[in-house]
Amino acid sequence: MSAPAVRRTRAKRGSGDLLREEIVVAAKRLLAEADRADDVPMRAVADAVGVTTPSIYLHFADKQELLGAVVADVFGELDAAMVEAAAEETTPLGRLRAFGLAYVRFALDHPEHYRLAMLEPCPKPNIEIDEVLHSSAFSHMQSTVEECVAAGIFRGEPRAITFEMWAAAHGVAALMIAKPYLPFGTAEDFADRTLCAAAIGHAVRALVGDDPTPDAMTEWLGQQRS
Amino acid sequence: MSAPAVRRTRAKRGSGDLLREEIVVAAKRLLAEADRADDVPMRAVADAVGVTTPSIYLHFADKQELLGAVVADVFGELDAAMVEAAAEETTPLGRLRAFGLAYVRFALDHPEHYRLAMLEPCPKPNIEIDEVLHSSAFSHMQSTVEECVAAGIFRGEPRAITFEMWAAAHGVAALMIAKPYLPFGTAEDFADRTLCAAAIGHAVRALVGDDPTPDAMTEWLGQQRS
DNA sequence: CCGGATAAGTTAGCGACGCTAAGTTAGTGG
DNA sequence: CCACTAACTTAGCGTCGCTAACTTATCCGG
Repeated sequence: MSAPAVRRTRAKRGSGDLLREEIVVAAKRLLAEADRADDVPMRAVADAVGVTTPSIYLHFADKQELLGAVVADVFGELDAAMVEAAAEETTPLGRLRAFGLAYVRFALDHPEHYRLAMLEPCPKPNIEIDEVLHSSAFSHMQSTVEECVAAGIFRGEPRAITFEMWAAAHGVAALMIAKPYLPFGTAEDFADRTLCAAAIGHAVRALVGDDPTPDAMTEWLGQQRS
Repeated sequence: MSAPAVRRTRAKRGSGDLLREEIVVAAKRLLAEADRADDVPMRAVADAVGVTTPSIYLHFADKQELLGAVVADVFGELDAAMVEAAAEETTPLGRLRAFGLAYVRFALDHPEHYRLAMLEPCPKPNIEIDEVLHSSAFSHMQSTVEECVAAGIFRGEPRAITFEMWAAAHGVAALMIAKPYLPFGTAEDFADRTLCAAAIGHAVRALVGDDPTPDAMTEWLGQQRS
C-alpha cells in the first residue's frame, strides 16, 4: 500500500502534456481495481505516476475533470469493442444485435469504468463526454438503426429508436452491475433476450397500430396465435 | 448553512429507537435536496435531527447502513406508487404497463433516492434492501407477469420475463437520470414506447421461433408486412 | 557560456469528511 | 436516595480534495 513510488523524471520544457496522459492512464488502471471512484484518491493517482498530488491540478481543474478524461477514453474503448464485434455481421439487424451484446459485455467486463461513464451523476454536462457519446459508440449504433429503417425493418425516427435500443442495453448492463447477486442467468442470454425483444417489439408495434393500447395488443396477439 | 439547530429533547429511557426513525427521515429529506449521497454529511443529518454526530452511530454502524435504511424506505414508497397506479387497471397487460410507467415516473420524481437504491454499488449485499426488493415492488410486478403468462400473452419463466421488463424500465429511468440533457422526449412517451416494445417483443419472440436469429426475425417481419 | 524568464514541479497545510474513544447527563428500579 | 445504565456529548484521529507559496530545471537571447 501507498508505495514510496519511483519519482518520475521531470518532463521536458515543451511537453508537460506527457504527464497528463500518464495521469489518465494511471487513474483508469486504479479505477479498474476499485469499486468506486471515491476509493481512488488523488494521492494514489499521483503516487502511481511518481509525482506529488498538486501536480495533477496543473493538468486537471479537479477530480471530476480527471474522471471526465478517463470516461472519454472509456467511450473510445467501448466504441472500438462494438465496432469489432459487428465487423463480421452482414445484415443491419445482425450488426445491431452484435452492437448491443458487445455493449453489455463491455459494461460487465469494465464495471467500474461503465459506472463512471453511465451511472454516475454528471454535474456540469461534460462537453468532452458528450462529444464522444455523440461521435462514436452512439452514432455507430444510430447509423445501424438507420440501415434498419432503410431496410424496412424499423419505422420511425432513427434517433428515438436508437434511444430505445440503448435503454434496453443499458437496462441490462446497469441492472447486472448494480445487483450482481440476482439470478439473471448469463449476461449473454439476458442481454440477447432483452435486446431481441426490444428490436422485435419496436418493429411489431407499427403493425399493431399507431397507438397500441394494452387491449389492442392483447387482441392482436390473439389473432396472431390463431 | 449549518444552522445551530434546536437541540432535541433526550429520548425516554426505553425508546432510543425514536431517534433512529428521526434520523432516517432527516437523511431521506436531505438526500432529496442533494445530487449525491456524498453531499449529505453525517454531520448535516445529525444537525437536522438536533443531535451530535456520534449519536447516529448508536443506531447505525456506518453511513452505508443509514443509507440502506433510507433505501428500504424508498422501495416501500416505490411499491406504493406502483400499486396505486395499477389499481384502476382491469387487464394484466394494462397493470403491467401502469407498473412500468409508475416505476419510471417515481424514479424521475425522486432521482437521488432512485440512484441510491438502484445505481449505487451495493458493497455488502444489503439484506434489508433485497428483502424489500423481493417482497414488494418486484414481486408485485412478477405476479402481474404471471397473470400475463396465465392469460397466454407471455410464455416462459415468469421471473425471467419480469427481469426483462424491469431492465427496460430501469434502462429508461437510469438513462434519463444520468443524461438528462439528451433529447429523449417526455419521460412518459419514452417509457411507454420502450416498455411497450419490451412487452410486445417478448410476446412475439415465441411466434418467430425458439431461437430467433436476426435473419429469422427479418424474414418473419417481411411475411407479416405482406 | 551565462543569466534571467518561466515551465514543471514540491512542501506545507486548510477545512471537511467518516468515524471512535472516553466522558457526561438523566431517567429508573431497588 | 442511590447505584446503574441508556442516551447522549466532547474532543480528536486519520484521510480526503484542493490551494498558496516556494523551488528547481530547462530554454533562449546576448
